[in-house]
Amino acid sequence: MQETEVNTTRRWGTGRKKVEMKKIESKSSLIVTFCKRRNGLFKKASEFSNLYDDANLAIIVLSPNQRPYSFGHPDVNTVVDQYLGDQESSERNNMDCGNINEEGEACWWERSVEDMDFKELEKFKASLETLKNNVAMKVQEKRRTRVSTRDFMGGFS
Amino acid sequence: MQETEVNTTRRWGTGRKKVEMKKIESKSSLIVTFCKRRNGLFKKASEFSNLYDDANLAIIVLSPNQRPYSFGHPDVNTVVDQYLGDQESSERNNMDCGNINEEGEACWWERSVEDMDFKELEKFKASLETLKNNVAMKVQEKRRTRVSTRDFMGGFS
DNA sequence: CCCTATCCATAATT
DNA sequence: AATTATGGATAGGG
Repeated sequence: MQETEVNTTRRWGTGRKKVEMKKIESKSSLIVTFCKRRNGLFKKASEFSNLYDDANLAIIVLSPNQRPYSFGHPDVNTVVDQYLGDQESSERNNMDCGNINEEGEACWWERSVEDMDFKELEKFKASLETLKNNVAMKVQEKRRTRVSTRDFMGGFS
Repeated sequence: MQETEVNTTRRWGTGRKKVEMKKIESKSSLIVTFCKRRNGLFKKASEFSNLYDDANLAIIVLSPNQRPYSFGHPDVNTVVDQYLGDQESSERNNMDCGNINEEGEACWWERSVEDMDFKELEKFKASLETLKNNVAMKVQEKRRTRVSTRDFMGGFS
């Protein structure tokens, strides 16, 4: 994207001025762009959910004034519910999450993100994403096995 | 990931096709498309939340195989809780591992996922998500300041 | 099979 | 016109 907000995060001074020349500019124009981008995002989401029938998706945006805007297919609550999963009654969870700390990239935790260059950051991000998805999948699995089975193939344990 | 070698037979892509609204082409290409569009959507969302710090945002999507993917600012659970009515948010969100290399909240890295129960896994998932988003933002920062040097104005400054 | 990334070309958007 | 987002093909990892 273009830099709609050119100098938002740059600190050129020594610290005297500290910041704040950020989002103040023009409250009204900020709101306008906010609406535009929000609509753009929802539009994308709309196209996305049209990709395939089961493309459940939900977007929730809270405006700076805490006014909620949302888009969901089939609806927000359904998706949120699927995402959060059934959190009640967790009988002995002896979940085996596999090797979440796989060998390949284990040394990340000992480093500072500030010291990583672009490539490394990208890898780190990917790793985190994978990690999160692994956990998320476990949660989902757990939930699925507790609710009725939508008859997937591969009912391994 | 790089092209190992270019065979004599160059297969040129056909380029982006004309907006077809059809839903399922073939399972495999659907999956690829899903991945691409999801990245596009999340990227937009990232830019969005980058622009409006105080506009909380959450996106949840389920892949064709019901695998959950999400993006959240500051994190999904916070936004969902705000949306649903702020109920047990404090219970789910009492931990913030946002600062990757900080000492305070390193607790999770020292634990085994196998020892976590269902609720803890949920928390862990949220934390990872926050972490990932933070890193994602860093990546974007780097990306912006890295592609430079072409005579187009406005990049940063 | 499932998923991600990359190259090329082009549609879509700015 | 310039930039971005995306489709098709394809390589590679799991």
